[in-house]
Amino acid sequence: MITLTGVTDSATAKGEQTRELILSTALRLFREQGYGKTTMRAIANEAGVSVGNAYYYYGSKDHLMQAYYDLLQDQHREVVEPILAAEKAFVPRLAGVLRAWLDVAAPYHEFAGTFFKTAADPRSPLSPFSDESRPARDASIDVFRRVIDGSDLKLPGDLKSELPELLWLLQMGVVLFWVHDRTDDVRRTRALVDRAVPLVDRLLRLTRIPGVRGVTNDVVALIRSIRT
Amino acid sequence: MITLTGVTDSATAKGEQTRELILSTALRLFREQGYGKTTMRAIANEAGVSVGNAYYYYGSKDHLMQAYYDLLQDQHREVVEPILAAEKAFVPRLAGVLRAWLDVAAPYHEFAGTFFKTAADPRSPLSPFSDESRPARDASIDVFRRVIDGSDLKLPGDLKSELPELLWLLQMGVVLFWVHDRTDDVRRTRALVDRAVPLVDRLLRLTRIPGVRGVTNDVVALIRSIRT
DNA sequence: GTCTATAACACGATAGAC
DNA sequence: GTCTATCGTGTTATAGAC
Repeated sequence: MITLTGVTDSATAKGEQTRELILSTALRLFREQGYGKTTMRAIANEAGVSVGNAYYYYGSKDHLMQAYYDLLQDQHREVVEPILAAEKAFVPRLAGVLRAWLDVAAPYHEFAGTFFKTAADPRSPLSPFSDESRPARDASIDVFRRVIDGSDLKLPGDLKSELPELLWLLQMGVVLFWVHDRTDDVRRTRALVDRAVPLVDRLLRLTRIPGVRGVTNDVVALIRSIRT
Repeated sequence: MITLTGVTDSATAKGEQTRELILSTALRLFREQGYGKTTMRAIANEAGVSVGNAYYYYGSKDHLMQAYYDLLQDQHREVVEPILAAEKAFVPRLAGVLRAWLDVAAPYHEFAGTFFKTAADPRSPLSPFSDESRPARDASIDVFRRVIDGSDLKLPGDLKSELPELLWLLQMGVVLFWVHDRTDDVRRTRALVDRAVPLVDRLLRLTRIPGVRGVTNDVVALIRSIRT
């Protein structure tokens, strides 16, 4: 790696390499034996580093989990690009994005419950609602903003501006379902996505009906006031 | 305690006493220092029993949490009785039941996040979605069935039969919000309940509109197929 | 700044004696 | 049913090497 000073920053490069080695080793062991049965000693051992070194790069075992989650999101954003480029209709765009997440996360389905466990603690920085995960959350919400903005969906402006966050919540629900899904290739979750997305589309189009509009406005107002 | 054999079952009685002593001590320490900082050693010590004895009654620290949750539900069902007896309209019935939960759970708000944490692990028997907690879940859902059945709410039968479970899910959402709520006396959560309940009522009444009915049926069908 | 080696600590959980 | 002793593991500490 070349820095601005013109000196090869091999130390940093090597550090980055070690960091990735530790993470990939941890993820492999998590996959093979589950999160609970993988010890920090085993991770360090398998990666050929000392326990102290593992802690030098990742403050705790949970941080390895968090790093995996960040990785997952990066991969999701990549995989989603061709879908958003190709599809124009709202339904296939949303369904494609949700299915893509299932594909990317598939290898880790077995132990993903553990992530959910640590993530559900509101005081944990790993919570999807925490300040610390705001960047990751915002990036994720942004994907849904693009799903909407690049689509044929016509909606009143105030609902449209809240929708990305609502779709992110929908995905959290899908993830919750996915975590509990023990069917082959998470067939039930895929069925849920396939059926729920057209329904969401129809529900959104319902907001054009005059009698529905009023309630919709109040729902949007409530959501707004909640977020503060 | 007198058993069917006519013999005083002092052993069992004493055991039950120990069990309750351990639980109440644990809950007190949880309240005073939080879940994380309360050790099993401290619980045993404070209760005047050995660590091994504590584990004899509660298989893990998480099980103490589960026992608390069961206690909470029992209390909730009690507190809710007068509300269901007095109110006939759907909105105050539902709002009353949700507010009552906030009141009952208030002393434990500080560490309740930890419950959510254990609850989110799908493989844990403590998950609210697990088979093991089905009795507790069913009892909880039943409260919402009574909220509906004793009210003036008029709904198509298939939606009405799914509604208790949906309202239970609504409460899970409220709990999620509550866990993250740091305002005094969880003011924001109370505001959420006060505003959301009338909205739920209005949304339910919307299902009478012809154009809405079709989508509603599909939503109900989807929920049905999910539960299997 | 990156890394090793090793020991020690705290705590959840368990084994086995009584 | 209850105890004491012990284990396994996340995490930290120390003391240094390159």
